[in-house]
Parts: sequence; structure tokens; C-alpha cells
Amino acid sequence: MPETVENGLQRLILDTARQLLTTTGYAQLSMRNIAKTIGYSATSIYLYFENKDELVHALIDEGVDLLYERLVEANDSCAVPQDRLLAMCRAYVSFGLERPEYYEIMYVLHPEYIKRYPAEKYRKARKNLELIGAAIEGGRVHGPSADMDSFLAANLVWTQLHGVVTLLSSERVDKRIDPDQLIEGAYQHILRSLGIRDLGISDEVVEKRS
Amino acid sequence: MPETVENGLQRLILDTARQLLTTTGYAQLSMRNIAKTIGYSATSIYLYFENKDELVHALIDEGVDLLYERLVEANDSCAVPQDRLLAMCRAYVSFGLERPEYYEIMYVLHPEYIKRYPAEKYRKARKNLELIGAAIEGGRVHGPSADMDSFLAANLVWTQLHGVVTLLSSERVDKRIDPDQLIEGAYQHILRSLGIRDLGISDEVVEKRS
Amino acid sequence: MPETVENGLQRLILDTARQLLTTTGYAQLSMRNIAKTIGYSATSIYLYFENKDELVHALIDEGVDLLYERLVEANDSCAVPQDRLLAMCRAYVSFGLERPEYYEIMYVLHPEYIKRYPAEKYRKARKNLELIGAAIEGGRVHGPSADMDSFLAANLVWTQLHGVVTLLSSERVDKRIDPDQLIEGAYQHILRSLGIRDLGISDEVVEKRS
Amino acid sequence: MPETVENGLQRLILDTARQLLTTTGYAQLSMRNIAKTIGYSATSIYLYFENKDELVHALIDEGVDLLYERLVEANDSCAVPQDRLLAMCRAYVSFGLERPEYYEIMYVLHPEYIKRYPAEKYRKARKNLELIGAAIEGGRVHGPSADMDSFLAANLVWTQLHGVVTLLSSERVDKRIDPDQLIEGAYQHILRSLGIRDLGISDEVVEKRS
DNA sequence: TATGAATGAGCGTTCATTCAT
DNA sequence: CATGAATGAACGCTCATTCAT
Repeated sequence: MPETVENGLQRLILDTARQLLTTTGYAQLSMRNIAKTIGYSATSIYLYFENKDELVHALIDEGVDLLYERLVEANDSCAVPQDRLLAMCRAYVSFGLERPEYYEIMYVLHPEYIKRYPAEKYRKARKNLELIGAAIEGGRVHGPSADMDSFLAANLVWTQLHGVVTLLSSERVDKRIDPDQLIEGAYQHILRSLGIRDLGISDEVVEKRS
Repeated sequence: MPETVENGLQRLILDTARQLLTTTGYAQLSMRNIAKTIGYSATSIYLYFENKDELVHALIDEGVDLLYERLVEANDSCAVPQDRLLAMCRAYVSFGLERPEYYEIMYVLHPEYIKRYPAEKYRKARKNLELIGAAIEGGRVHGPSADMDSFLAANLVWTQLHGVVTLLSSERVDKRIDPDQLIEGAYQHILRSLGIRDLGISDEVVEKRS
Repeated sequence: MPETVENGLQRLILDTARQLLTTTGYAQLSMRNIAKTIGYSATSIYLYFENKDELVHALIDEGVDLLYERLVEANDSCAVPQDRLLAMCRAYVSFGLERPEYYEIMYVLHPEYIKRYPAEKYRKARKNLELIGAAIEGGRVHGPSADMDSFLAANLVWTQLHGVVTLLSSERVDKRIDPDQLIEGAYQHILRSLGIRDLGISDEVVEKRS
Repeated sequence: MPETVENGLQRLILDTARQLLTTTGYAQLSMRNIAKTIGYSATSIYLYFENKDELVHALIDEGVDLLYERLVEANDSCAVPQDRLLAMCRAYVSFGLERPEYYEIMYVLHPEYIKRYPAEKYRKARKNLELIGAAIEGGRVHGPSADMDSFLAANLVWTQLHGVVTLLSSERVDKRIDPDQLIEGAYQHILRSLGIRDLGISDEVVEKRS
């Protein structure tokens, strides 16, 4: 993890916090725990973050940025607009499953914490959803949901993806279910209900690009 | 009331715990808080629950039972099999939104907690999903997902509904979105992608496409 | 100290708190310090006092009551109204010097703490001053301050006594000054300026009583 | 400005400390708070003061000097010796009420702190009282307390003034009492009991009594 | 002259839990 | 059936202070 190297203790604190989130959950994320893990005194953390809220908000920021990057990247990697939504869904889900600690604080944590999150940053976070909305707008051909405005549609896509991510990463999905099948199923589910061209076709495009 | 014997204080404890979950959130659910609220000593709670885990597990049990009841009721209320899935989706969502305290401990709490949940009880919880699976099986007419096994399909439905419930009740959905529209949209989303007879007007369109 | 015996831990906590106030001052009065001193865990204190404020308020209450007792006693011990004021001054000063810990939290501590003091109890505390006011009213014959209302006069007496008590017990008075001379001087100061018969005369009365 | 060399930061630190004392009280006076307020690092304060005690002692010094200045000024402003005491009382009280931050650390803080105050500086502080003593000596005409030595008398005056200042600035005096009336009453109280020419009308009455 | 990095001690408080009765 | 008494561990946080640079 190259992140831990360059930026000194602040970086280490954030990374450790993330790690603790993953392994033990938010309830166990304490200043003291972080300190103990990195071998510093708890006081030292306050040199880099004014308080616990700020630390968590910094994590949220990073998560928002990272997801944004991934979505933009997914968007840019698609020559054909019709493929964009799928690519972005993939980006969203892989972000959620690969970075469950970010995902938890961004989208699962009790709102009590999120409400203290500065409004200005909130706006930035909302961009991620708008990116999905734009992909829907662009990818849409026609079909049953043509009358549905794309913002609502984006939220529908979001709920589906969110459900997949959270239930999978909280290990609540039955082990007999193949996660990949569930995920791919969700994509089909989404594309079909939006009236976008199905997976089969876009496959070619994907192959053309790589 | 199945299983819930008339046990006076035990009942009171569970109800108070739920109430505290609703009003103050899981983080504030403490033995002493429950005790203070009901006017008994904290020690008394230990007469009915070995520890906090057991108390929470008991709540989860109740939640599972209650959801099961509602799903069965929804199932039974439909003469036509094709309507069943929709009815059960409605039951699931309304349970999640009306009983957020149950829903949180059942499906949102960090896995660390759930891992301590006895496997035996886990099996019972799974029944709820199988009920949805059966509804899908029964309701399915034909369509693109006919080849998808119904358990996977049930999980897909579940993820969609779970996403709607959690994002709505954690107040993360943009206020410009009408919750009811989102919910109804999700139902359409589900039914359409399963190839089940759709709601109202969109029917024709679906038929035109396939 | 018989106080420490009968009423168990609560009594012990209060007494220890007082002792700490005397020896180390309010700044060092901490729950943990009390606990360490009495050999109990800090948690135990919370069994008897909801928080530090309540503990301090309880001390204030005791102080107010104790001073009240002493003033009433002084009042009752005087057959002749003219002697009352002096007796009560003596009672006030000896309370302040013998119980400097009570006096500190009652009358010296930064108002920040006193503001949290419940209004209802405040009223009770004010009675002490009214007692002095009544003594002035009763003891007054005539003289230069006949036109001064007795409430203002009581406050003037109070400030004089307060000054003596605080400067003496904070050891700010030069050691070459004999405390008793200062105290007696203050009484004369007070009586004379109120136009009440001087010490000389009332001495007889005192002797008659004893 | 005597003694207070133009020392830039040192000056800034002291002023900020005073300001913090005024706005937030002694309990909130911390090195880090001062540092934050002036925009320097906490470490920098230690370049000018060995520790917090020294900083507070420096403030006390300043307070002592300032009060001294005011008393001297009051003394010099009176052509007639008989007016001096009153002028100095006014100076003392106005210092106490206008500069509560100085007054608190000089005369209210728990002795534990003052004990660390270097003896040498203590002597200087004593001069202030001697100034009052001299004013009494000079102003005295005759009267009942002619036999009281003037140092004791000065301390009596001091206790009265101290009582007025502290009870007023700790907002313990009943709101129905007009502060100015209390203060002026205290002056009369003092002058009369010292047998010094009184204020206005009451003169005759005093003479009639003696 | 000034700082950044770091800390040990302490604060008030809450927590789940135990044990004797 | 219910409690009172008690606790060790933990929490977020602030403090004065040190030390190398």
C-alpha cells in the first residue's frame, strides 16, 4: 500500500482507521484503538485531526473522491454511450466490495454522523449519483422507462447497487449464492428495466476496446 | 403472538429496547438505558437475558418472525399467483420502513454482531427469502429471466428492496425524490425484469418489446 | 468526624470532596481523585451522584444548611435583639474560617459553576442573607444609617464579613496582623457604622447568658 | 509602562492570557489556548515563560503594578489629606471591577497557586496596602478608632473593599441591589468607622453621637 | 526566534457485567 | 423475582511539557 508511505502519520492514521473499520466495524473505531494500532499515543492523533468527527469526515472525503474517480474513469473508458451505465455500475459495485470500509462510512453509517458532515462536501458527494444519472440519460435508447426522469432512474439503479453491495459485504447473502452471479444479475436487472441494450451486444464493444 | 409468552418484564425490556433503538439508535442502546427507562435495575435485565448479545438476538428473532408473518399474510391475501410477488414486496418494504428498529438490527448492523447470532436461528431467517423465491416461482410467466433459478432471483429482488429501504430510512435519498415514487419504481423494476405481468399501462410496451 | 460513619459511601464521598477542596482547592477536585482517596473506583461515585455538578451542588446544599443552622442558633441564643447582629456575624465568620471548603464552593467559586445551581436551592441560600438583614432591622436603634434600607445594610455587612473570611482563609492577610484582631475590628466596624450599640455594652449581656 | 519592555510576543502572550481570563475564566486559561489565539505554536510561549506558573506570576506582577499606579495616582490627585482615603478606595474598587482578570489572579485564586509566588514579589504587592495605611494615617482626624494602628485599619478597609469587589464581580449580589449604592455605602461605612470626615449630611449625626 | 512532533497524565463519563443478598 | 453495590475497561478529549531542529 503505497499510500502509507509518503504522507507520514496522517496517512497512517487514516489507513489504520480504514483497516479497523473493515475488521472490527465502526463501533470499535476509537481514537485509542487507532493509536494503539499504530504505536502512537492517542494524543498524537489530535495533531492531525481536530476530533473524531473530522477524522471520519476525512475518510468520507477520500471515499467520495475515490468513487468519483472510479466512476469518471468508467465513464471515459466507454466509447459508446450505451455501455457507460454498465461500466459505471461495475465501478460502483467493485468500489463498494473492494473498499467496504469507505462504503460503510459513506452509505451505511447511522445518519447521526452524516448530519454533522459539512454541507459543502455533501454537494460533492452528490455528484457521484449525478454521474450515474447522466449515464442513464446518455445510454437510454427508448423503451418503457422513457417517461421516467433520469434522476429517479438513477436513484433506482443506486438502490439496487446499494442493496447488492451492502448485503454482500455484510455477509448476509446465502453462501449458496455466487456473488458474481448476483452482481451480474443485478446489472441485467438494471439494464433491462431501463430499456437499455442488453449485455450481449455491449460485449463486443468491450472486446473491441481491449 | 407466537412464541412470545406473556412474560411481563421480559416483554417490557424488549419493547423498551426497540423503542430506544428507534429514538436514539443502536449506539445508545445500553442495558442501563433500558433499565432506567423501565424503572427497573440494570441487574434485572440479566434475569431475562444472559447478556446484551442475547437481548439483541431476541429482538432479531422477533423481527424475523414479524416479517415472516407479514410475508405470509401478503402471500395469502392474493388469489392470483401473479400478484403475490408484488404484495410481498410491499409487505417487505412497509415492514422495513415502519419498523426501522427491527430492520436495522436484522439487516444493517455490522456483521461482527451477526456472527455471534446462533446458526440455528439463521436458518429460520432464511425462510423469509424462500418465501419470496416461491412467489417468484409461482408468479413467473415467461420472459428473459426464465432461466434464472428462483433463489437467485429472490436474492436479486431482495437486494433491490433492501437498497430502497435502507437508503430511504437512513435519509440518504435526495429530498427531491418522492419516496413513494421510488418505491413504486422499484416494484416495476422488479416485476419487469422478472418478466412478470407488469403494472398498468406499461404492460403493452413490455409486450411490444419482447 | 462522626459524619463519615453513619451514612455510608455517599457521606464518605462528600467528606472526601470537602477535604480535597480544603487541601488542594477546587481545581484538583476530580471524581478520580475522590475515588482514589476513598479507595473506590471512580465509577462508584456515580452510584451516588449523577455527575460532578450534582456532587458539588450537594456540597453547596450542605454548606447552606450548615450556615443557616449556625445563624439561626446565633439568633436564638440572644435574648436582646441588639446583640443578635454581632452574634450572627460571629457565626458567619467562624463558619467561613472553620469550613473553608464549604465557603469556597458557596461564595468563592467562579459563577460558571453556580449558574448551574438549581434556582429553587438558590432561594434557600438567600435566606441566610435575609437572616442577617432581619438582625440588622431588629438591632437597629437609630443613627446615621436609619435611612438606609436594611437589605442594603445587610449586603454591606455581608461584603465586610466576606472580605475578612476570604482574605484570611486564602492566607493573603499579612502574618503580622492578628486574625482575631482583624475579625473583632470588622465587627466593631460593622456595628459602629450601623449605629448599633457598641461592643462594650453587649459584653455584659454575653456574660449574663453564659 | 514601567518594566514592561517592548517585547513583542511576550506582551502579546500576556495580553491574550488576560483576555482569556476575562472571557473564559481561569479554568480555561491554557498554554494551548493562548497559543491558538495568538496564532503561534504552544512551544513558543515557553521561550518567554518557563511554565504556566511563571506566566501567571507575571500577570500578577502586572496587576500589582497597575493597582499601585492607580493608588498612587489617586493619592496624588488629592490636595487635602482627608480626601485621600476615599479617592484610593475608589481607585481600588474600580480597578477590581474594571480589571477582574487581574483581580482574580491577584486576590481570588486558591492559595495553592499563590504559595508558589516568589516571596520577593510578595513584598512588592504589600506596598499597595501600605499605601492605604498611609492614607488612613494622614486622613484621620479623631474618633473611636484612633487607638487602632493604621496597618490593621488598612486591612479592615481592604477586607471591606475586597468583599464588595468579589461579591459584585462574581454576580452574587442580589440584582435588586444597585451596585453603585453598595459601593458608595461601603465607602461611607469605611470613612465613618475610621472617624474620618464623612460624606455629606451624615456628618452632623456622627458628631451628635460621639 | 520559532516550531513540529510527540507524549503521559488526567478529565468526566458510560459501558456491560458480577456478586452477594 | 429483583436489587444495591461495585468495578475494570473504555471513550473522546485537554493539559502542560519536552525535545530535536
